Amino acid sequence: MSCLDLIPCLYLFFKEICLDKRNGRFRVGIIKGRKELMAEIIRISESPKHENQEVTIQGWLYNKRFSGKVRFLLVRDGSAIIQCVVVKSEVSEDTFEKTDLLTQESSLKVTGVLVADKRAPIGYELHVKEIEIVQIAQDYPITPKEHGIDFLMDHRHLWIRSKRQHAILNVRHEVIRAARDFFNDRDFVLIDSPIFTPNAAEGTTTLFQTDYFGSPAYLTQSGQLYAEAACMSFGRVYCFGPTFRAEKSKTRRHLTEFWMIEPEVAFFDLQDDMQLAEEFVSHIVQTVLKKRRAELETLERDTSKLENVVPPFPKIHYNEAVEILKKNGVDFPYGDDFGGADETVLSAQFDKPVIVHHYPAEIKAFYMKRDPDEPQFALAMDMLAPEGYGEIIGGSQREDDYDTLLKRIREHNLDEEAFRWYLDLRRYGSVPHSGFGLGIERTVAWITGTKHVRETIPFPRLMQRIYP
RNA sequence: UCCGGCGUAGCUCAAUUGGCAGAGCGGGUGGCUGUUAACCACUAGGCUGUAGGUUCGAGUCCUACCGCCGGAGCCA
Repeated sequence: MSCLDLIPCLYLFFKEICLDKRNGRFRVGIIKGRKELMAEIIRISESPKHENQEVTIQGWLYNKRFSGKVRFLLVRDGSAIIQCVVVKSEVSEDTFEKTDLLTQESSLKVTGVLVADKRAPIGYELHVKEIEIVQIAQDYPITPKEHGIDFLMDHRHLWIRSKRQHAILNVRHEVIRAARDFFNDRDFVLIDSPIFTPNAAEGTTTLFQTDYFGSPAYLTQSGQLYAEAACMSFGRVYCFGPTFRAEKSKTRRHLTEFWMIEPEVAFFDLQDDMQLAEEFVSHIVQTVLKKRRAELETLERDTSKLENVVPPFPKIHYNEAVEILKKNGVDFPYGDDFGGADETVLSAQFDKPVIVHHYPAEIKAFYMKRDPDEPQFALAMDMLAPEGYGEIIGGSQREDDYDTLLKRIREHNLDEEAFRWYLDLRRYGSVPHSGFGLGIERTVAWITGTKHVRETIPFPRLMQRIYP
């Protein structure tokens, strides 16, 4: 505990609330003044450390319930929600009347004594002595009742205050922190790739075009090619940033703007790449299980399905995957890529994420190296999350031979000149190297058990939505 | 882009065969000393997405358009 925490007196502005009888609305005015607050300001999550102490919490009214002369204020401060009990006989008339004025999401400061109580969800209640109203919220739109998805998305800026959304975004934060820690602890260097790119990298997906001082530029669809360049400088690198796809996809697995973390490692082959991927995903899941139990409970996630996400993951050849589909009665044309329904059938066979490798080279990107022993297959791998959450990782060993890569670029009718720098990487000390990209939103959707990825990013960008 | 579904109060939804447009929540007023989406009583609140059409009469049937939702393709 720092000395600053112990400074007992704080100067604060306080505000006076007046009821305007003519229009029935509350008027909030600031009165210049000082108020001595004897209690220490704490976060609600720190309650156990302050049992039976007088403290002040600062936050917003989540909900309130009345029972005559006893009133219950549910106050949230971002760290947790605590029930504040206001008993008429124990507070001033002024303080008790303030509970009448408080509406949902009004901002306030509450001072009282923290008392352990078995009935309380977090184990503690605040027995109120004093209330300071910061601002009265008028007609908060998201009421404690059901709402439709369109209404909630229109109010996404407020919806993120709700319990479930709050829990999902906390898990997202933990996923990102665990992902960064994983690479940082393994001596990877963070080298971010540019957002503006001069050309369509893979030539397959539809990109967002912008005007870059009179020339066309595109928002990146992947940081991988630049990560490959950085990899030849640092040995092991990762990039982490937003990526953009202009495809008119309308499914629960797609956003137009999403976040991807992409490691790239020199002297790694496909086997090394798959091993890194399974250790990486396992680390993320186990970290969330350890640090975000409360959130997973709020989300009613069946954590038993996450507990066994530890290496090794099942790894199957494309041919084996096709066999599994056939065995399950799926009429699958050999040589195609798997659709959403196919992925669900495949992942249902295993209780962990499954890695499918050696996809037909024709359906994969130009930069993927082909297996020398069976050249019809690319040294590619995808990781499919369990429970039908789809592909969370796509990766491969990269083509490291100059002539072969040039040939592929020409086969795919890509702009040779635009890839001059990329080809340079194969002219000056080319080495085998591999990497992959993990989609943050799909990973969070899987771990939290959220059906649609739009709830796993703070402000989703979808084909039909760019507000708020 | 294609296939399917839905647009009714601030929100979530009802409305029988085409026959007076309703409820819960939220808002307002009052009551209640342990509430857990509190409860009880009263109260205000409507261009039924838009434009046409059929009909004595349309929230309901028909046509077009707009918006949204779900799925497909593409992908992480």
